[in-house]
Amino acid sequence: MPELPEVETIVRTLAPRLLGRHIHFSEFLAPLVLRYNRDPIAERLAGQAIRSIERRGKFIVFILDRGVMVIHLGMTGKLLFDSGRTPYTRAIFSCDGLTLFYDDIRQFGSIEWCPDMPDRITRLGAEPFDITPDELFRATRNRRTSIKALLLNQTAVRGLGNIYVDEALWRAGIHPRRIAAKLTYNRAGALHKAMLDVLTEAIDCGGSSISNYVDATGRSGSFQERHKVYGREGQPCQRCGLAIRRITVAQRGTHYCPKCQR
DNA sequence: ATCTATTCCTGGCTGC
DNA sequence: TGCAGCCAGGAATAGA
Repeated sequence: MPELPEVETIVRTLAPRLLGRHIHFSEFLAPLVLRYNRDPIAERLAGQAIRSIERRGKFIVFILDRGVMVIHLGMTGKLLFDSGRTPYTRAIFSCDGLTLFYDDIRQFGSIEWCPDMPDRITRLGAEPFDITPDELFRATRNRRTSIKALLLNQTAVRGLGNIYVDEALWRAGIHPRRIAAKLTYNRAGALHKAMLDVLTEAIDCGGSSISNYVDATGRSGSFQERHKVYGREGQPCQRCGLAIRRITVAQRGTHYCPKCQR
């Protein structure tokens, strides 16, 4: 389940190997991966140089000579160099002798080509590393939904998913069902710090390897070893010792400490 | 406008 | 042991 730290790690392994190369051939083996755009993507990509590769939230954006290619890895998407075709290979890119395979078991991921940056990218909220504590606080005003739902929906900040929302809320001592508009200025500041800390540490660890996540060179991450709540139902909270509880918030499995998070 | 519920998909797990 | 049935979840979409 690639979230911001995993996607950042993948982009960092992609960029040095692909920048300046040309996509001289691409092949799409599953129609579902192209569901968001009817453009003949293989034609559009043919011969184009990769000028830069950027992360926007959980999206990977390839800036090309003409237009952009936007990849979202969904739940189980992987980009792998020279891994060979598997039953789950959904797309293949040949780039001046280097082959990039896009594998995705559950097919929640997507690939599209667009002449300009598509709306679903430009509409996203701020990068966590760009937003200020004050801006985060203001983004919670008048929002009647839970803080967890707000962080998941990518409109205030982009890139957090189920794992890092749970981890950030634990660090900030905020209950996942707390109404966003009820956060005090100080609590929002604590959340801002917790979010940056957990993302920074996770990137340093190469992400969390759940569901066999690996980067483009096949390396696993190790941040799952440092999770405080995610996947730790029933285990003691490392701050107070009480058992971590699992509930449902915003239709998502949610892990928290009933004592530390009010 | 804002929020909630549903949908997509399939390997792996649970329980009978 | 075998198998039906359920579960996980990001984001688009429909509905309230």
